[in-house]
Amino acid sequence: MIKFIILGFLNYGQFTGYDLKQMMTYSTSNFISASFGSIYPALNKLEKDGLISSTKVVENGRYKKKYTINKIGEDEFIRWLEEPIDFMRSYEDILAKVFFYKKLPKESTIKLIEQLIEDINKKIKELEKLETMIKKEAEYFEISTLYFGRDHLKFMADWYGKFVEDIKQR
Amino acid sequence: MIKFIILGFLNYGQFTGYDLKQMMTYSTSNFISASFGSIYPALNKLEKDGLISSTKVVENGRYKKKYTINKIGEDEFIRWLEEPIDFMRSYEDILAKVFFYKKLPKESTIKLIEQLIEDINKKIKELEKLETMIKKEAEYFEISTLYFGRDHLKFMADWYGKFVEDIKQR
DNA sequence: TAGCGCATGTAATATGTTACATGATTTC
DNA sequence: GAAATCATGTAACATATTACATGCGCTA
Repeated sequence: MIKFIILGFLNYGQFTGYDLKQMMTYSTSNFISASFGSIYPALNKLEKDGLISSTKVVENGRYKKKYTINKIGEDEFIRWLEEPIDFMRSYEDILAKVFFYKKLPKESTIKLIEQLIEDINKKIKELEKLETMIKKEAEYFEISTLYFGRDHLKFMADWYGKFVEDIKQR
Repeated sequence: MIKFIILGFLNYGQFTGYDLKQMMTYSTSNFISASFGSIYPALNKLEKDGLISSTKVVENGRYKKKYTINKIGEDEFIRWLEEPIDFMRSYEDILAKVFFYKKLPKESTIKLIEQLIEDINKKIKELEKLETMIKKEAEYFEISTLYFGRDHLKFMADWYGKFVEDIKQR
C-alpha cells in the first residue's frame, strides 16, 4: 500500500523520504498515514527492485537522498491504478486510488468507479439475503452490525454514484 | 483485536478454535474474519496469560481442545468493551464492540455511543476547516478524498445517532 | 547553548495471512 | 474408496508501528 502512495507522489517530482512523510501528513493523512519506520524501508526496497532511483545531494549543507521514479515504477503505478477497485478492502484503500485518478484518462476513471458501484450493489443484495435468513434468531446488537454493514455499503454506492455523475459533467 | 472477539464468544460457552472460526465466518465476517493461523496462536497466548483455560476432550472419537473464559478474561473483556470507542480506527473496530454491547448495561452503551457521535462531530468540524484552507490549490480528485472523508463521517454520526435513539426506545 | 526542525535509518514488537503438515471421521 | 469436513498446529512471509540512535543547521 505505502509503496503505491510513494510511487504516486514521485510522479510529481523528486522528493526525499522526509518530504514524502510531510506530503502524506498534509494531504493523505485522512486515509493513509505512514511513519518513517515504514517509509524508509519502503524506499530502499523500491530502489532495490528498480522502481525508483536515488541521488545523494547536499542542500543547505544538509545531506539528502532524493528519489526519482523510473519507467518500471511508472508502469507499475499505472497498472495498480487501473486495477478494479477491491471495495471489500477498507475505504482508505479506495481513496488511495481516487487520490491519484487524475493520472488516468477520464473514461478509465468512470469505468472503474461504475464497476465499483456495481460490485457494491451486488454485495448489498447478498447482505440483504443473509439478513432475512438470520433475522429471527439474531440478537439486537449482533444484527445491528449487519444493518450497519448494509447501510454503509448503500452510502458508498450513493456517494460514488454522485461522484461519477460529477466527473462526467466536468 | 482477534483476542477480544475470542473472549467475546467465550462469554457464551465453551468452544474449540475450530468452533470460533465457524462463528466468525457466520456472524462477524462482515467486519472481522480470522484465519486458523491467527486463532490458534491467539488461543495459546490467552491461555498462557491466564485469561482462558482449556480442557482436552474426545467427542465422537475426535480430539478437541475446548476453551473456557476465566474471571480475568471476563474482566479484561468488559474493560475493553467499556473503553471509549476510537472512531479513527476502522469502522470494523467499532462494530467489533457493538456486536457485544448486550454484555453492557443499557446506560453504558448509550453513553459510549453518544461520546462516539460527539467525537465524530468534532472531527467533521476539523475537516471542514481544513477544506476551506486548501480548497483553492488542491486538485479535483485530491480534494474529493477529503469530501468523501467528511461525508463518510457525517454518515457515521447520522447512523449512530439513529441507533442510539432506537436503543433508548427499546 | 538549548531546542526545534530537518534528515536517515535500525531494532523490537505487533498483528495478521497463506501455505504447509498431520490425522481423524463422515458422507457420497 | 475418495472427497469433504472436522480439528490442531507451525513456518514463512507481509506489513506496519513505536522507540531508539544519530547528527546537522537554524533560531531564540
